Amino acid sequence: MVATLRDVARAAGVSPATASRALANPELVAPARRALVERAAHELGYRPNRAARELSSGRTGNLCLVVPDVANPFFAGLVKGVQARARELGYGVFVADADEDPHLEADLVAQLGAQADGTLLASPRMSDEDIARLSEDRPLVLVNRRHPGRSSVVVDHTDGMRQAVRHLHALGHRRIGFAGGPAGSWSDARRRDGLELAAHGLHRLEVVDLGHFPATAGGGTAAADVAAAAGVTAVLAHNDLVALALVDRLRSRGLSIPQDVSVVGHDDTVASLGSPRLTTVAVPLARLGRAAVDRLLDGAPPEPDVALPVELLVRASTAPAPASSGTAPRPPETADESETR
Amino acid sequence: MVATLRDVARAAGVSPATASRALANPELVAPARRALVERAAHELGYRPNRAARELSSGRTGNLCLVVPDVANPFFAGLVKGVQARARELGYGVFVADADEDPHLEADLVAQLGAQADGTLLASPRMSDEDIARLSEDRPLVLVNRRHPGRSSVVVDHTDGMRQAVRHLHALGHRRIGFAGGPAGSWSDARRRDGLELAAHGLHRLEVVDLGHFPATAGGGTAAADVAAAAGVTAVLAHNDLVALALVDRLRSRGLSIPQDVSVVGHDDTVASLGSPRLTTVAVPLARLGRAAVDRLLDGAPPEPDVALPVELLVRASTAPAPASSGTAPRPPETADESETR
DNA sequence: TTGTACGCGTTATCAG
DNA sequence: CTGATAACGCGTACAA
Repeated sequence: MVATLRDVARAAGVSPATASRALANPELVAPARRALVERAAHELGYRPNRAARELSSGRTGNLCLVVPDVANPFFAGLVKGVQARARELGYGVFVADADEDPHLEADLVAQLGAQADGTLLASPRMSDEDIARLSEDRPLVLVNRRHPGRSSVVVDHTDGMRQAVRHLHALGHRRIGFAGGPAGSWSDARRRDGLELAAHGLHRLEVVDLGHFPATAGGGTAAADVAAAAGVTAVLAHNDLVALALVDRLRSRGLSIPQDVSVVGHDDTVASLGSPRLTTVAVPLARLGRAAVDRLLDGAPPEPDVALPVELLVRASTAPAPASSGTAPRPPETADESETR
Repeated sequence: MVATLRDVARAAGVSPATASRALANPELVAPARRALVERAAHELGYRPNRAARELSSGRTGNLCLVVPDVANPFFAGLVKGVQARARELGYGVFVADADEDPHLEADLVAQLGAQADGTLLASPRMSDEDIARLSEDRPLVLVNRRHPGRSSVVVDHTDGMRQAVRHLHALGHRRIGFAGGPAGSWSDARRRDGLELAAHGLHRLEVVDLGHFPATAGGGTAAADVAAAAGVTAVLAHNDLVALALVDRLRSRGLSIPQDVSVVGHDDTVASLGSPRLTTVAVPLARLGRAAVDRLLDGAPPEPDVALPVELLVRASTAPAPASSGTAPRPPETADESETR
């Protein structure tokens, strides 16, 4: 049998209450007795019983993280960050994989969330209405999506698109394709906003919407064919997986990357795995996860949201636009901030 | 305030004890009263309090899964399988990332394991002694590694190597390099066993040990240089990440894949992301995770272990051996089973 | 500053 | 088959 608080108290010659206080609020106990208790606890290998503590205090010491797909490197990276920060703070983490089913996500938040002090929800596609319907009795933080009245930690997608578009524009590209993510994806909508904004300020730049695609290799293959038909000289992909598949398909159609077409990935998850290495909009996944935990536990009001910066990593998959397709590269209209920084 | 069991009992006009039984062991309660209780519970939106249940019964309804790195696609796939099966069975899952630190792994097993009904440990590199030291007071199942006296769910690495080697031998390769995983990795040792066994039965086949490498892209780059120096016509890599980086490095040194060198990956996690697509030894990760959960909960004795089959997936990264480097391809000495099946 | 005593919500034991 | 009742281990008013 494991040692209980009563055992510690007995061994230290104090009451259970004092033992409890000595361990939880040391400043409330006389130094002499406190030392006695600490020593007894250590010697008996005392481990507080979480269930009893929860029953009595209402706090569980656990967090819950719900993601659409843990095998997706984006969410895997997020899990890692959440984990790391939670451990530092002494929290355990329930991880729930909703298998890309928004309905299941809501269930998981309700079920596992009930066993945790707070919930982190990464759900790019759950509707605003469904999010509003989620229980409000425990803290909830949205990851990489915003919702009125809810706390969230997001990434600056608008700026990411700005950086990417500027980079391509500086390389002489004037007709850029956007291979969007799934319809309904929050970050996809933000990126389109950013695209419009960025294109606005740049000279003779046209951004072609190639459509919505699944955020998978299959989506990239499909997007590649649309991109080829659209005659763009560069493509912005929803994520690195899509970008990699896009490169592959474009190549098998006889196009060279980056000589004929430049490709930009997103997230920097698997951007270095293919060849050429992908230029990509790097998302600080670990920081995102850590920030989400801190946001969840600091109890701050929903506004303002935490927004993290992204960073364009320029690698081999982007190059000057082919001369045949337009004017030669020319100095960018604005100060050039497009290189890795 | 949420409804408690007493509330349900009161609403149904029965004692708390009967209410508890009606919900947990319906067969012990008269149908009429059972219906009454069920109705009351439903109407009040009753949700049992897990902490109270645990305190009283000792069961938590949770499992714990400890992995070295959730961002590694191998473990991410495992998490997904575990998750899926656990949910089907009504269990929550604590996921702990040990950040590749075997010492931390032991801590996590102790800490989070205490809050779960059982623990799944995927630790390729923890020493046998440290595993033996892990607490035995709760069920523990090892994933993808064996240990005397402990239950485990593993994959048939020996057969995987056999399939891969036969395939390469059938293609005419006679000098094959093995880019091993980290020293101390359990599966790496099993694969070396398998390699020796497989090579033994094949004509004029030489397997060259290229050494131990980190299971990362960096490891692949380093392995490529050793492979080039060793003059092999084919390389077996520890996993797909390593294989992809290996392909990349070999190429940048002027070698063509698969014309000059064939490369075989392992796991089938990111094998389809690069080009050429990797021939790889596919590991059924989701099944592995599901089997581990079942093994953990079925309470069977440690022996015999559950062993899952692997399958060689032949894709574009393997081709007949270059003629210059030896004899022309010849019919395999044994029945050819090397193709995808 | 310390100790006593109760309650958290559930399960399990034991009479009836 | 049902109902009291006693734990389960801890936190915390409240009293001392």
